[in-house]
Amino acid sequence: MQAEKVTSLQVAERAGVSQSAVSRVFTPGASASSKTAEKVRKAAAELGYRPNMMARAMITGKSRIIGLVVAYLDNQFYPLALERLSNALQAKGYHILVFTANNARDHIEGVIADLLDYQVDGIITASVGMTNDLTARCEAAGIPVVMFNRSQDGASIGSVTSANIAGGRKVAEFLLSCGHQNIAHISGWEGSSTGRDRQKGFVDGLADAGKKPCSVIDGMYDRGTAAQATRDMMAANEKPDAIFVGNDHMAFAVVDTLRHELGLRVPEDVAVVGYDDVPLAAWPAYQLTTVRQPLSRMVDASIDMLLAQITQGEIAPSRIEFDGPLITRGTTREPKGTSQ
Amino acid sequence: MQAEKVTSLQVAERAGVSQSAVSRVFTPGASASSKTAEKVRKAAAELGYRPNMMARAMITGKSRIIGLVVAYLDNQFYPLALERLSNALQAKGYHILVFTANNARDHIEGVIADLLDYQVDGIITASVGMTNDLTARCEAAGIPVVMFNRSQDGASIGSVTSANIAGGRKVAEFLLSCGHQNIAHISGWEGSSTGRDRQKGFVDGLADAGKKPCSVIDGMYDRGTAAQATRDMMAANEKPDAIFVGNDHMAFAVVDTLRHELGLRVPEDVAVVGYDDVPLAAWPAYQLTTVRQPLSRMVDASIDMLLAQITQGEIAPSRIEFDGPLITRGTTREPKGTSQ
DNA sequence: CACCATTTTGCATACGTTTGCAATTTAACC
DNA sequence: GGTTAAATTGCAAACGTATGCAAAATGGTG
Repeated sequence: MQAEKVTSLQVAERAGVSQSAVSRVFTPGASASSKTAEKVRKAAAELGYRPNMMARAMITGKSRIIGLVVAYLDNQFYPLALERLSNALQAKGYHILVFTANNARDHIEGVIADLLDYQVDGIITASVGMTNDLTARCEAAGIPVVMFNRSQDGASIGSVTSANIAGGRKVAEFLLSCGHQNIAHISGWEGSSTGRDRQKGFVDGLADAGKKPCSVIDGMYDRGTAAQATRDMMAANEKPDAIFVGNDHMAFAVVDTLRHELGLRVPEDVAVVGYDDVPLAAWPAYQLTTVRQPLSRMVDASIDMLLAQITQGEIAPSRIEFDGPLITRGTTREPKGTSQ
Repeated sequence: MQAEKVTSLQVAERAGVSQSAVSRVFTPGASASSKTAEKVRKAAAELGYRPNMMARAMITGKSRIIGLVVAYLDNQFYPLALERLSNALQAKGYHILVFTANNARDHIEGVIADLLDYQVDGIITASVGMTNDLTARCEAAGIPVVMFNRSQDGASIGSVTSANIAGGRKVAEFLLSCGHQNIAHISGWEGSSTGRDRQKGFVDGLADAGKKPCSVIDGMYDRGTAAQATRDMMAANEKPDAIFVGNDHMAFAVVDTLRHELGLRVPEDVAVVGYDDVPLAAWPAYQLTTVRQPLSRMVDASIDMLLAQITQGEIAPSRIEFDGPLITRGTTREPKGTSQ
């Protein structure tokens, strides 16, 4: 019942060695003879000793904790990223301290303060808009930051994304190849690089064919907003026969609204394309055509980048993009030329 | 660029007071005159000082970190719980350190070791089977544990669940009232209390009406397993006309399999009931009838229980259950008597 | 055995805080 | 103003570990 703190000192005297010896046995890079190492390990096992991370963190300045700042977890993409990140980091002896930050400005301030208090070795942000001053503060504190699935224009800050511009373009080309005439876009939040880039690639892709989207509405990465956008689009004079949606999470809402509220057929009346390829997109209920974001590779790259900054010091943080394929499923029609 | 560590000592000399004074200003319960408090705050603000959590943790023995052990995040219920837990704890000055533990035994061992290393103040487990020896070790280390959405028979360990037995019974009574004759059950993992309890309540409920389930298969909380169970059931001699599934996550797979693979109508051919009421259950694509688990109340209760143990010391950990209503939606028929 | 190079070990200090204790200041009251 | 009680302050000792330095032990070689 009582918390019996067993320290390196107790282990030391039981093993008949100095406290330093115990420390060295439990420190990877240190030197200790196999004899003492064995004695120490034995004593430690008997007493149930484990080195205290807090004390270790204080002296080394490294907590082996990574702060993960995340806004919402209702989009399936992020919990899966979190799970993968945690697993991979855990394997390397790091752990994730979670900071939830609904994007309100002053709230973020408090999160940053907490982040610094905990002496995290590095920060990964996901689904959250890092403002410039915020990244500046982390930089001033010497804490490496990697933005996951988001990037930032001016700042010299690491980021890992998929090739969003190319992805948006792919969608445009595909929908054109299916023969669609009125193509609309419900974009990801335009305050996010991801949302902007996908939109840019998409609009550019249409422009290359001399066309432009019949309508563009910011869906704010929100189901309700996307559903309302769908209603508005289908109530307008020029109704779309295809909609590219900024991510899968919203795309599901769009499909739901089209099918169950407006009584339209997908893809016969309106085709829908998402972005992310979360598992739900492959479920029979949706069979959503979407651009796949290579989650595993994005996670691995994020961790590599962050850990490189942490351990190898000041490496110029880079901006990594992974190409993602378009996965065609049931919410779009066959391309015209390809129908065998 | 350089990590400028600013300590309480530096603040002290800039403010012209002792280091202890600085500490007291930043320690909630301590006494300091308003004059010095102001001087200290001013100096601290100018230097950008924030107390070092690690050092504080070492001396107080409290890290203000809660370890969250979680197995999988693909069931939407858990990410949402995580988000809620994190928000609520953050508001109280705690943070969540994530430990992912795929249920392999030796893997769990390592997780426990890590958990102790980090000096977490308390542990919340979710979606993971805590074995008895494991809880024993945490108890021996004096770390309070609360099991979220799971409980344990013998152990004196806190747990927060919904009233699973009552919930299972509700489903039985409801399906009977709809006139179903062959009712099957794809259970939650029978290694989990949650899975067992829901099954027990369900079977008991049927028994009260002199009936028994035509088939029971362990779905292991896994989509694939649940889908296969569905196929097996519908290929048997005695086919069910209603299936109670151990949680929503599997229920979606069951509905998908029935509709899109077996070409059956839900609920006309087979009715389906889930458990949890995750947001997806309410989406038009599924409209799943399910038993709601009151997430907010479960989260609040878990935190209250854990924090009570942490701050007020050794309070006998209790077992809390919240009643959850049956939410009837489109995957079940109207009850017989009630059809107006 | 003597000599040197190398490895291992212990000592002592430092990391940045909290907190008991005693000294000091402030407040309060007659 | 003097006396006493209360609040504030500084000093110094922890908390549990890592690590530079010098001493000691080890090993190899002539």
